[in-house]
Amino acid sequence: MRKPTISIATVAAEAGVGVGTVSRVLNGSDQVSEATLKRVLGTIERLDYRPLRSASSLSKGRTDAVGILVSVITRPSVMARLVGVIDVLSDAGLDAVVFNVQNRAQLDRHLSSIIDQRRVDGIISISLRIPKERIARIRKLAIPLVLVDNNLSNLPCVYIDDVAGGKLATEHLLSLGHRRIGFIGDNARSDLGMSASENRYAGYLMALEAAGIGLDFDVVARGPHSSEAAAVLASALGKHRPTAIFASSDTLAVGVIKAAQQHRLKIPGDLAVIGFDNLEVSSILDISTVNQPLLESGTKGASKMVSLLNGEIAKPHREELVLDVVPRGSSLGIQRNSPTKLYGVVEGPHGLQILQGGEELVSLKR
Amino acid sequence: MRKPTISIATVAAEAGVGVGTVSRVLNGSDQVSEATLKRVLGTIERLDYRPLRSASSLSKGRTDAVGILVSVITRPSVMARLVGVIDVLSDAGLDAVVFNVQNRAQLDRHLSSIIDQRRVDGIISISLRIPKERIARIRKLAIPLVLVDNNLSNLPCVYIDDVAGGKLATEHLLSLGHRRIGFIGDNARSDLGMSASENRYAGYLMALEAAGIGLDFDVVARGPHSSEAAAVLASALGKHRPTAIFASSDTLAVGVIKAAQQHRLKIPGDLAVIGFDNLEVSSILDISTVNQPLLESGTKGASKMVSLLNGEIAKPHREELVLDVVPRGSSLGIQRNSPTKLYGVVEGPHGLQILQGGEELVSLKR
DNA sequence: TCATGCCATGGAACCGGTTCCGAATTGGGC
DNA sequence: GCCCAATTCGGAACCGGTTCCATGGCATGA
Repeated sequence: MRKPTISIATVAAEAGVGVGTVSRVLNGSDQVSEATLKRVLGTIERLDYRPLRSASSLSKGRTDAVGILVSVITRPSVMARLVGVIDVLSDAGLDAVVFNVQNRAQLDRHLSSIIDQRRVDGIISISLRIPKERIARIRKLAIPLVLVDNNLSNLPCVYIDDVAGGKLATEHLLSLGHRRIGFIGDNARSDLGMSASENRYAGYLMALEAAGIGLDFDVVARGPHSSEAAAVLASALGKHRPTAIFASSDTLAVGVIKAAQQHRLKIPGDLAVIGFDNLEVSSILDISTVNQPLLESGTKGASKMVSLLNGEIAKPHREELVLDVVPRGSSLGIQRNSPTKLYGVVEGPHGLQILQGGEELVSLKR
Repeated sequence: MRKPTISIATVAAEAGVGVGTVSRVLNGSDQVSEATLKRVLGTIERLDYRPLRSASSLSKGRTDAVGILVSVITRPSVMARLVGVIDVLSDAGLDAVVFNVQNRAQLDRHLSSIIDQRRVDGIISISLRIPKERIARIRKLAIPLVLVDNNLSNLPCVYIDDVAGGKLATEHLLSLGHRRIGFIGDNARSDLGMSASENRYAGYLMALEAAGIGLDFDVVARGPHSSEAAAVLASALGKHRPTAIFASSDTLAVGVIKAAQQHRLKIPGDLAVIGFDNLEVSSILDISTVNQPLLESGTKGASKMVSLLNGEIAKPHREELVLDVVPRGSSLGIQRNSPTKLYGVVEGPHGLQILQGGEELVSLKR
């Protein structure tokens, strides 16, 4: 056994009340008279007593914690969703227990430990496909499960239509007159079920077909999810050079542009590029992209979880977020959103001042 | 009270043994005979019994979870450290409970809830300064605390010497013959104690002084931690243009380069740039930088925590990680590390194949 | 005056593992 | 055959909140 701490019994004895009364005070029950409330609170304060989480968990049968399954956290898109999830959970007083999943075996291990030991009250999966048999077990145990950036019938989820997104991106290039459009995406083989890139590819194919353009495998390439790999792939396309490329993620688009610059190609004159996700980097490098609400997918997913845990039924169990094309210099060639436009520069009393939305952003002394 | 589940008592009764024996089996005690071991394991299997985490926590007095305090997770540098921490904890069978801190009040709230309710066995703080009075309380309660990217005497921590780093970066520019060197960094006011940028500035000053160059406030500017803000700051430096700029983070360096391009300045001919952190983006954009082991700071910090929780004393309680300059095109002007150099391109039987370290990376069908 | 009902309260039982003490069994040495 | 030590095992007590039932006090209404 372990060393006892100051417990609710200590407080009860000290305050001359029963343990039930102390518990009621702690849980804000209105079944306590003003006088005893004051007395108990005083004693709690004096003894510097705090209820122990694990004891409460045991008797209440819940942990007030939510497990978050996530893979390759380092991807900016995944990151943004994760931040959204954590912030909402935190506001709801729930602990965010993060599990970083790198492969299928790890996913299984984490899932079984989470589920069986009831470490958490609910599970949020970000961009990961949960194996069917696991879902069955989770359902049997009545553990709430919410999918973010994934779409499975019968489960609450927040997702986008990647196929439609791929179509949007390709149509944008088509509308600019391009006929020979390349595609660069992620390797298809992923045992974690991250299928966004392949779905966007499907949309690309649909858009081409709708425009009456035959598929040319020479301008299609897949590789690891990194700018470097994308640069190599783009360079390899050189011989059969397309006039435009749709990269299934902004990260890949960056590589494509880098490769184009090395080959002294003008963008978008010689090669137009559009990415996907609207990451910060695409705004910095002025890359056209398809915007998807990343942070929002996290916050909405976590909100659903909170509703489920509170016993309220999250009304729209399944929610599709909207996509829209963000045309920028890499396809249009016009410099829009020049950073300086967002700011005002003022000659102030103490030196140069830079304002953003009326608020002083920076002041250059002297 | 809540609905009972299959408990250790159920298993004991079913297997015809005492609860103590079942507990011993679960915890791998060697005080159990082969025969009973088999029988109990069989019963556990048959009943599909799993021990409940919260019950175990209560009686053992530990949670097997570690709290991670982190701010502005979205910064790539913070992210990398976080991933390192999570992975090591996960391997050690510890839950990673992440708290995203956005301001001082939130830090206090999280700290008091974590500490007082004993939700976790230990606390890892990433790049955050923990208020003195909190540290005192944490110490009194004997809760292990490890600092990552922070340096406080008497506490286990993993850190770098930001002052030395700032000096390194500045000396690199000096060694290339630059005499008028600008600095662009983060706003000083941060109630969360993130002081890396200011320390790097101190190193910058020291290097200049050592080179006998007087300080010129006209080439020093601070702003929010974003590329956009850095671009504005760099543009504002136009009138008194330096020949080189040290940006206290690669994120800011990106903005500086962006601004230089808009002003039609050649890099590094008209303006040399060096950043800090060696983020992925700096490699992509060929930006010189100061490398610091980000992921490693997380893994080392988490390892210290694991040692502390296991009762082993983490030998080097305090560990300084090494920094080194990574010279790239933005200061040298030579294209090094061209992405294609990392790969080999081969005409294979099924089409073009791209190799990395002998392993097939990509294959272009047809 | 007495029955009725409401409210505040005390505290036993309980949630499900862990630990430790004592008992039972085994085995070896003489 | 007997004694002592080692091994294995059962189960009570315990960790610290929560919950529910029983109780006592007080006010209200007949």
